[in-house]
Amino acid sequence: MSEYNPSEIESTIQKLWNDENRFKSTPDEREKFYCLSMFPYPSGKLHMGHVRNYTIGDVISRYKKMQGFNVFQPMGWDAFGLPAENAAISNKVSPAEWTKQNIEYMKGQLNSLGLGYDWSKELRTCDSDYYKWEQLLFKKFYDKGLVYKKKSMVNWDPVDETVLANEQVIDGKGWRSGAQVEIKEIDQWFIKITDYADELLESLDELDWPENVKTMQRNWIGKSEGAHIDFKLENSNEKLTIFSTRPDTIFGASFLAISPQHKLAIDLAKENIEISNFLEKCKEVKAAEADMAKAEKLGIPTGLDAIHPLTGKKIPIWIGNFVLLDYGTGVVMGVPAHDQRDFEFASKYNLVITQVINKENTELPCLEKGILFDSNKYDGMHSEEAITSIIKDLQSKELGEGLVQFRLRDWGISRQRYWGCPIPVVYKDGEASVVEESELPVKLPELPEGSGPIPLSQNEAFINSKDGYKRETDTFDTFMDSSWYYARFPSADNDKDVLDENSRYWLPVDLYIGGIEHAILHLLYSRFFHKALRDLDMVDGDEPFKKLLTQGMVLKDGAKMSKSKGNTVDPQAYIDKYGADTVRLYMMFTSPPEQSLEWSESSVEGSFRFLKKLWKLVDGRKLESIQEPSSISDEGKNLRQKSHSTLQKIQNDYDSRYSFNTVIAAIMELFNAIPDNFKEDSATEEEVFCLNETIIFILKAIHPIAPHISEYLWQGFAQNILNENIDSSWPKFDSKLMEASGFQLVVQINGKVRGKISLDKGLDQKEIEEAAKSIENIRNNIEGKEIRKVIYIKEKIINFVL
RNA sequence: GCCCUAUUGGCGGAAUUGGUAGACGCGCGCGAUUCAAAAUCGCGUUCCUUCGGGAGUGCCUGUUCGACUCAGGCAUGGGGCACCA
Repeated sequence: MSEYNPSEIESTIQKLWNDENRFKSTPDEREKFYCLSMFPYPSGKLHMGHVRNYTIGDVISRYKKMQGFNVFQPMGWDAFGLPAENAAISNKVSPAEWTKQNIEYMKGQLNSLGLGYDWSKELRTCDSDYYKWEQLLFKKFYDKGLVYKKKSMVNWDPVDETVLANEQVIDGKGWRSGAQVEIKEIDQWFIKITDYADELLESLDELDWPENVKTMQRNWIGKSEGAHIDFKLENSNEKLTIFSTRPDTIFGASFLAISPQHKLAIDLAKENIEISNFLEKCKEVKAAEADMAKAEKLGIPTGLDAIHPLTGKKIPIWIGNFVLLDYGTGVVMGVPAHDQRDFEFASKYNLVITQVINKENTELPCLEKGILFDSNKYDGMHSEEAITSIIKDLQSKELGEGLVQFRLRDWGISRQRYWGCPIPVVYKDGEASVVEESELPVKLPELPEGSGPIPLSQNEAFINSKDGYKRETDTFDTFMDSSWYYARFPSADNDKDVLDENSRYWLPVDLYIGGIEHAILHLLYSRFFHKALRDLDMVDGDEPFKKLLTQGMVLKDGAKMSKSKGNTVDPQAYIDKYGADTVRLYMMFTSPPEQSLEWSESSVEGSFRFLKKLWKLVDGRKLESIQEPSSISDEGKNLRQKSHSTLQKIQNDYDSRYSFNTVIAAIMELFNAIPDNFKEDSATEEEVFCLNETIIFILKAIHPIAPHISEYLWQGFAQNILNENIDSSWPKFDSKLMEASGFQLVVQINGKVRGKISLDKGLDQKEIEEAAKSIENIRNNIEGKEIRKVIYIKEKIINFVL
């Protein structure tokens, strides 16, 4: 008998796993389970969020393995990105070197947590072994028409000096730097994610994902059904096309508004100083006012009129700062009576307000859909009917068409950074072409020792390709790297093929675990990649991640742990002090995975205490036989009843609920239920049998969560008799043993608990009623009153309604 | 403004299909052990109480024999989206 010494046990067991290659996975006949946790950015060291994320993944992986699944759990590094460049500048170490050192340290940390990864499939996005395939995929997307280049207004982050995707602009500020984003025009590469907008929206329904994540994606994709409607300009052959979701309100249209960035506005500004001044003013407001929705509505008349396509009346054309160029057509029809925003604008500039829709069964105009009036032949129609009818009529006159509009824009992937994957494109005479497959990878040039990052645009040797070609100097958005790594993992050690038969075998990911902060960006891009890869016949299935688990934040003093708040807790200190098993146990015990977790030192102590108790019970004990004795005492039967029913509960909690906190609570309860005399030397043979069975269940049940101590104890306790590793199988519960001989009846009067009584099973309802009435408190309550009804739930509750 | 989500003891949380609210753990209190402390073990721990009981899951209504659980309304916290036509 010895003290529980976690660091010694954990390194012994980790060495064993390593020597045995315990977590190396290859395809076989078993049902497969691909469990993936979002790979980390190698920022330096693990934080608590990582520890929680990876422990959850490891617990599920180990449990699934014990259940007989062929489990694949890989790990890698999202290794390109800006922090490496910043570190390079401040530490005088190259981004490559900085990243490599961080990976080495963090890999050691992951191993010290006892995470069962198949390191033979490790990948790093900054390795050319990885990104050459990314460049190939870019080429395949290009050949398929999914990639294009255009000059466009971009979100420019002046601090990070790079372009940001719309998804990376939060409240008008850069998602990483927090700097006010400027609008700038640059040549950019784009991926046509919008080609898949409909499918990205539709197939959300089939996914076993948290509803809030699916809703966020739906909102982001933002599908609206409506129509394009043409308005001819007066005295001209030109026309303006508007987009509206409410063609039924068209008879209320009293003006058109165009975006300040619309071509017509820019043309007018060339000749009109007032308009020119107005456009300048709009730019200033846009840059200054982060919250666009609260910005004041500004407008200026163009002096031009449009002809209403159905009434033939003249309506004025305005420039309005609230009209977005890149949504719809950059032109809207103003219907002040039935749109809040149009109303504000019309009120301010004294524009005509015409009501054409009444709320159903009333004479009251409304913003919502209703019944049309003053709308010629459409009078009396309901909005829905009118929309269909008006679109049909416009279509036949070639004045418009019904269509679907998305909020989602194409994905701008060019970044003006050094530490990223070079975009494999070369130029000659201004003509762009994608680098041939045989020429890949286009390697990121190495930097001189101790050098900070040098942008590719300043690297002459890199720019000048052969035959007078010039290289593209932008690198990919790092979200490109992380959009397909899940598919590469199974093929990560294949340098001949990007996605081989292993990827076909393991995909899709059965369970993907990570933070909610990736609900839109990363998860949407990955879904797009998977669909595009499917259409290239490189993967099977429509979706990459079958089930998604979003783990909650780790909090300290009620706030998210973050460097800026100064409330971080270094997990390493706790691993060193208590061991990985205690940290894992604590993390899983203190909150369900999806909820936030409040870090508490004293509670960590509590988890440690339990492992010490477990150690004390099992260490030095040896299983001599698993032969079931011929007779077992009532006390023994009670323990077995508890053991077997607890095992069933645990299985259910692991399987269908990912409710690890209740798994642990149940294990502790079972542990507490062991009678003291069963543990003593004087215990009888049958008592020892029942105890041993309980120990086996406890070790097995806690193994996914605290794998080191359980495996170590297992070796000493049972391995010589049961002759298998602890994770080779999951024990079976016997439902026959789970039945108790008696039960406790709860007695209610008018639905309130008024008494309890222990009874034997098998009594009929009359006997139960009599027994219940014999309780003193019940008798007193019933006396002199009429029992109107008796409700009896078998062997649970009896309720007397008086 | 719209959408999602949460609200249960001093604290983290449990109650899985409407059927004993507070499992399990932390903390706290008392006791054992110890010269003492740490560690460990035992008992207690929702609130009120005249010790018979009574009340209680953010608030208000309702459905039901019975509501943390279902329905309608409201409040507060967290998250997402937002001149999206």
